[in-house]
Amino acid sequence: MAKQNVLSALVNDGPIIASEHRSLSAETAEKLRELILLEKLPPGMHIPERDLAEALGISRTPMREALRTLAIEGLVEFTATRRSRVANPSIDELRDSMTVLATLEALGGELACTTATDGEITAIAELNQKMIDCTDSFLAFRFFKTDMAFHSSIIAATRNQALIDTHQQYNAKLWRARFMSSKRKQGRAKTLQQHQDITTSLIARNASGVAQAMRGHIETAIDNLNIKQSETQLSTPQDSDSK
Amino acid sequence: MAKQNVLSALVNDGPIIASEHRSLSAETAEKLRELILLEKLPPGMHIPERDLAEALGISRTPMREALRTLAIEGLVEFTATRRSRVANPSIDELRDSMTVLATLEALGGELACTTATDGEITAIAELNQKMIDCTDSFLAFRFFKTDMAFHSSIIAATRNQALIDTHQQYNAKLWRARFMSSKRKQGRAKTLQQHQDITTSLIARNASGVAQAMRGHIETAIDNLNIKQSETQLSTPQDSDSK
DNA sequence: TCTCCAATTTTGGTATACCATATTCTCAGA
DNA sequence: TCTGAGAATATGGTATACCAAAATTGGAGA
Repeated sequence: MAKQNVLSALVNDGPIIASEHRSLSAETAEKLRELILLEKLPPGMHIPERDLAEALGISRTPMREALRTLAIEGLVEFTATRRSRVANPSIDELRDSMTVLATLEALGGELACTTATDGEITAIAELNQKMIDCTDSFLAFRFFKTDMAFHSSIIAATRNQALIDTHQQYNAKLWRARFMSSKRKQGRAKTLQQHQDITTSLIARNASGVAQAMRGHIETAIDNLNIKQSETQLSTPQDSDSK
Repeated sequence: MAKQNVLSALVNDGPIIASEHRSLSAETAEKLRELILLEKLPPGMHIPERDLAEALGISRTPMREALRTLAIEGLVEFTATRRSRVANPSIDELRDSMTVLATLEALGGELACTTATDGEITAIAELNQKMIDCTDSFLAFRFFKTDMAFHSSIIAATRNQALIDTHQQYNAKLWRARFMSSKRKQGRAKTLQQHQDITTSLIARNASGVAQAMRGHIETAIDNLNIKQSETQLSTPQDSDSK
């Protein structure tokens, strides 16, 4: 069938296999996350669980569990009749999520000021430096990944597992949006300055300072998102299913 | 078998049936939430999916999906060998979650100041009044439910779906803990005063005021939790499985 | 040519069977 | 009586079959 060929072409790294510690459904969820974030499965695309499961070389059961996991994370959504599709959040929804993320990160920065070890703060400062170093370069993706690591490290330093989990969830949901925001080169200088502010406050263990800097930083990301949208009209067809 | 009898006795309201709009697994998740929150399924208890599914009159498939949903919500957790059990969070974990909840509610109050309609604020104020009215009464449960409605109404008024969803998740996870905290009658006066402060600031649409009042309110709940623990040593056996 | 209804196909929901591993039980040997 | 190995059992993971509902298609009638 044509559709199955299309799907197979997307995921030809061989079948998913369960590892020592992770079940097939967990592996599948991981794989789907990757496919969605890299837009191999574009926003709005229908996901027929039968076909995609076959393309990945597994049965429907673990595929269904993976889809359910991703649905809770917000990467997949269900239609009124329970058909699953890749989430295609509107700018408004992204803004809502980013608003929550900003609060979570501000809390993280605040808490980290008292919980982080000196070693952890040093490591965070090094990530900050690493970003400065690869600004000029054309390695946008590396720049972005370091950016993400910077933020996650701060959250991890809080040792608040609930915060870490929820933050991770929002990260997954907003990954694409933040990546697009990050591609706005004009914003880089500002980003770096804000990271510097965050780092400085963190080193000084100035809780309210970190929180405020963090909030401002994410708000800038929201602004970038808005600008990016008006610049290049985000290609967000309601249903990019290829029939 | 003995174990099945034990389980059957817990859930004898007849079998779960799928409603018009919700699948069996969704209904099952709802039922499990109820059983867990009412401690029919006590913290730490193992949940053999086969037996519990049979007790509820369904097959393992929807039961598994329901368990997975609850696991993400934090009401169920898995052992190293994937056996599911009712979550039995430590005080530290509860405190971590409450800390995040405090931030979410503070954000909610802040946002609601600009997004809430006058009607919504009136409704919230009425819930506040309703709590005052049933303080004296012995209806602790009703008092508590109104309390929860008060908080949820504020979050709902933000119209930030991400915030609403995440808040709902934390509510489910912390329901038991908040209920226990709420049973501390000595804290009621303080609770009511704080609710009054929140309501007043909300009516004045004083964002920072609401946020601050909300933060203080949840912090009090955390304190109550700590006190409650030292008063009556929380009965939290690691495994209350009845064999 | 358009509309609408019925047949067909697709799709998700659920039950069930089978398998591998984890857990528990039992009994021989010290 | 205690210990440990192996048998028996319990349990979760996966595949598959079947069903009902949704979506699609095709053709009859206007």
